[in-house]
Amino acid sequence: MAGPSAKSVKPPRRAAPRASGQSRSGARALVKAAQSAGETAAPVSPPAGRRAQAGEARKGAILGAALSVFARLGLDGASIDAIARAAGLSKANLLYYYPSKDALYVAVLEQGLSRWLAPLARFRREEDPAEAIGALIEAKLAMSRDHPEVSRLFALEMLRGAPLLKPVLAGPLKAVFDAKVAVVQAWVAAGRLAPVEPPHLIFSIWALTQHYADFAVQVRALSGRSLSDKGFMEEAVAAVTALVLDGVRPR
Amino acid sequence: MAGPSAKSVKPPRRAAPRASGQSRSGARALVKAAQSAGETAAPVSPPAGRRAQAGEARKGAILGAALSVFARLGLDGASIDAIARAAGLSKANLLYYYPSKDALYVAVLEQGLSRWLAPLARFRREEDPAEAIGALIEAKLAMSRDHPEVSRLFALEMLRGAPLLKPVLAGPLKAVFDAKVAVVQAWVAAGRLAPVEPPHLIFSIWALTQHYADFAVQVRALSGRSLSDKGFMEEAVAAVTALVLDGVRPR
DNA sequence: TCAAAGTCTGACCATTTGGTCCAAGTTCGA
DNA sequence: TCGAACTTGGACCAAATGGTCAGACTTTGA
Repeated sequence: MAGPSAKSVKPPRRAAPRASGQSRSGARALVKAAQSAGETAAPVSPPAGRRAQAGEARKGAILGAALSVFARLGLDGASIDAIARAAGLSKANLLYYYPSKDALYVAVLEQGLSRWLAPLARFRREEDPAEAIGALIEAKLAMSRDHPEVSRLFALEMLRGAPLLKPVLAGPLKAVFDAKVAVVQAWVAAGRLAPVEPPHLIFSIWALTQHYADFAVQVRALSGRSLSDKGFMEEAVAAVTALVLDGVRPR
Repeated sequence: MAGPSAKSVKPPRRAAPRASGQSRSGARALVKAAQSAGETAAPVSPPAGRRAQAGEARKGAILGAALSVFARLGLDGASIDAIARAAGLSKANLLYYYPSKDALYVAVLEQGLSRWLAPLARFRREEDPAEAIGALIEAKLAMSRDHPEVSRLFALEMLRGAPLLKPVLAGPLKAVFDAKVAVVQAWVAAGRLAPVEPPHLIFSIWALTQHYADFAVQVRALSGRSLSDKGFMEEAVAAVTALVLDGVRPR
């Protein structure tokens, strides 16, 4: 870290195009993002002006670059400058859009949150358990294949002790989690599922699917393959689904 | 990063008590550590001299402090000074024992490697599959409870793309992995296990068990409990074992 | 007992880096 | 068309940090 104490909160001099994810109190913004994650996520009314549009695009590019850099180097390892270069603008210019590294980080986290939360949100009591679980596994595995950086970013944040995400975990995420626990509970009660501890089942599915993104290097080094190989993806879906549904003990 | 280009390789002026984990080419040292990981890990003949003993103790303390700091902040987030303070000595003094941050990081990784590798190494074809798997799960979960920092450090390293561990992954770890894949294969062929893709089974067990260490914050936030609660630990062992062996589909 | 070897510290240095500032464009609406 | 608002980048600043150095203090072994 460097520069004038990252803690000092000083209002920006000029009116920057403050968009969704920049509130200084990152936690609050994240909680809000998480809460609306289940919903269809209305695209925040895209402004019409040509200029505003370009600005929005620029911010998108920054966010994308930041995600990829943060996910690989972590908050500390990533430098604003590296992100700026990756996004194709100057450091000072990036700082015009996002007033600080932390703010950018929060924005990235915030953006990832909905994608990360979405699959579980689709869990419905009315569904067939096996199908619902299969769908969840496939969706999460697809996420691990298509947006591994999101998964990695969250893993990184967890490993740090989730200083920014903790309020989300304790609030909106716990709400979703509890709801889904209830769903699983109901399935078990109805005899539609073997007796399992619902929380552990959910943890297990997360662990199994995210592993392919977070430990992709290891998976690739040991098996020589990755989810981007179509065959391997199918194999993984099949293996995880079979494991969760039927286990490995022979009948 | 800072200071004179971390790349410049210059020999230390004085003879520092060079111990097991400091070779500049971290990769090589790590590979060696991994290879001897299966064995009983002979304690490298503890030197007798009172002085040498104290030195060894100091190094142990440094390694411990470094593990906990690195595991929480990552290589970039951790500062030598923070580690030194945690170990109870001055930065300059720490640098006397480990000539650079990277060297220290490698030493920590190296030390963790054997612990990380051990449980899988105990997999034997002659065992009963269910028992062997159960034992593996329990051992890994115990690791997640007793040494979560090791698991986290490795997770962090994987997320970075494993620049230092890649040779280990491709070499010694792959060797162990392949051997265990063969064991599982044999079990399946003998009908002692349902037909599974062995690599995915191993990945699954790792994922399931390490999750409780790497995502401990999340687990705690959502379930309110952690592996250090005896009851929760038992629950986790039971849940993961049941899942892997029998799945959740009702019979 | 005494010098050689080992251990430890505070001062110091150079680089990286988060962030600021200002002046020079650019775009937009009236 | 013109001024106000918005963008952009180069120079700059100060803190943090990895690492060095020379000298002081200890321990050890002959």
